[in-house]
Amino acid sequence: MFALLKKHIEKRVHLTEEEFDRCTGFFSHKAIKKRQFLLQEGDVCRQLAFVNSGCLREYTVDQKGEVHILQFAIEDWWISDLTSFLSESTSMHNIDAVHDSEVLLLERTARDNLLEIIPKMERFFRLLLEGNYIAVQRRLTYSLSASAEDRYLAFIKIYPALVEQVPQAQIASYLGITPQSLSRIRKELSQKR
Amino acid sequence: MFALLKKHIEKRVHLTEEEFDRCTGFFSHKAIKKRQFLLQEGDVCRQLAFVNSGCLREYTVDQKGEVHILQFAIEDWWISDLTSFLSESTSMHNIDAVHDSEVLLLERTARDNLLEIIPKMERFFRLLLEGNYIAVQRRLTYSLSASAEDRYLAFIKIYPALVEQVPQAQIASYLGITPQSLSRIRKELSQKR
DNA sequence: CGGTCTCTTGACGGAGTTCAAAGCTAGTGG
DNA sequence: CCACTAGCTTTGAACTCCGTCAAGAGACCG
Repeated sequence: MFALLKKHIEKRVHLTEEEFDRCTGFFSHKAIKKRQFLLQEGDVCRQLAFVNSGCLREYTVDQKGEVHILQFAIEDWWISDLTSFLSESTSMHNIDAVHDSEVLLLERTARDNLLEIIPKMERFFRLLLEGNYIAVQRRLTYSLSASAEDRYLAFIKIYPALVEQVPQAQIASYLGITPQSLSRIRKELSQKR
Repeated sequence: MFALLKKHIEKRVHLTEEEFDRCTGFFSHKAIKKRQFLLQEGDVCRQLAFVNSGCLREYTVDQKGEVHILQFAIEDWWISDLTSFLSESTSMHNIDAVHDSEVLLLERTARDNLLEIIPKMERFFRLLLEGNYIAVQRRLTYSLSASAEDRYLAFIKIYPALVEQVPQAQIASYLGITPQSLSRIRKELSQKR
């Protein structure tokens, strides 16, 4: 149950066997059915979720009722509304499962205790926040400068695993275009080869 | 010289007079002429800059040679490439002055020492990072969902002070549109009222 | 003054949207 | 095992927003 998490942490900070065992005590396991929510708009995001299997997404719904996907997370990734989690403010985002999934949850208080007991993990969470920041900023740069086709090409290059698992219409939402446009872009690309 | 910084910090954490005085010792003052660089692509961003007066901007240049402005900073704001600063990686961004400006610089090592001497400032810098993260994410959401007109309206609402100080072509770059489009949008808006 | 920088305006073109309809696929129940 | 439905993708035609290219109008500065 914690094998994936262990490898994930070890890539970033080195823990002893004993430290890692104490670490796992702070996590709780949860199964999430397709379409089930982990976070709903208006609530405060109180946990970080590490994905063991399946796929989740984070999205906003705008005034026109349109969905904009901000992030996907498959196994070995984290998902949460960091803005809400860190500042304990109500979230404007939703997180739900694209497929049946299993996650390990780390509550805010559990995280605080974890950081006190194993200060090495400070580094881990700093890296996590930085990684998120970098990803959002890269996406912003892309969405300002690149065409829909280029954004799609970048997407399948960076996240090949997602292309298989996520319905096309949701990838379109992530890219900021309509499902119809993405369908046409894919047609174009397949004809070029 | 430090009056603005003092008020700025006090809004977020409470320092004694003596703590604040020790704090200021870590900053260095610098005047920056219009178009002068504070950071150039390929360098590592080694400092956080607090703007005392003037205006600076952070931007990338894409493959086509086009400029995309990521952030402006006028007095009472910070500017730096946080991605590069935090991870000590080479930056893909440039920072230069839109007008003659005065900034207070806080080097990485100075910041580390400051945090050791005055741990209260940990909170301050965490809030700074969070604020940046929130701003980038809000911008991403906007650029995915809103029209150029709506993005411009949001811009002048959030940053009225910038509209006066920054050339229109640079605001267009920030919004991800051409100067011509922004000119037309402004014309439309003035006719509506 | 003349030169440079910035903003405006017009005509045209292209990328992506919208609306509508039809195909496809997988799951469900008779 | 087939028929039916629901969800997802594809396709077409008209339209819209924004970009591109080109030219002109102000404004500022030496």
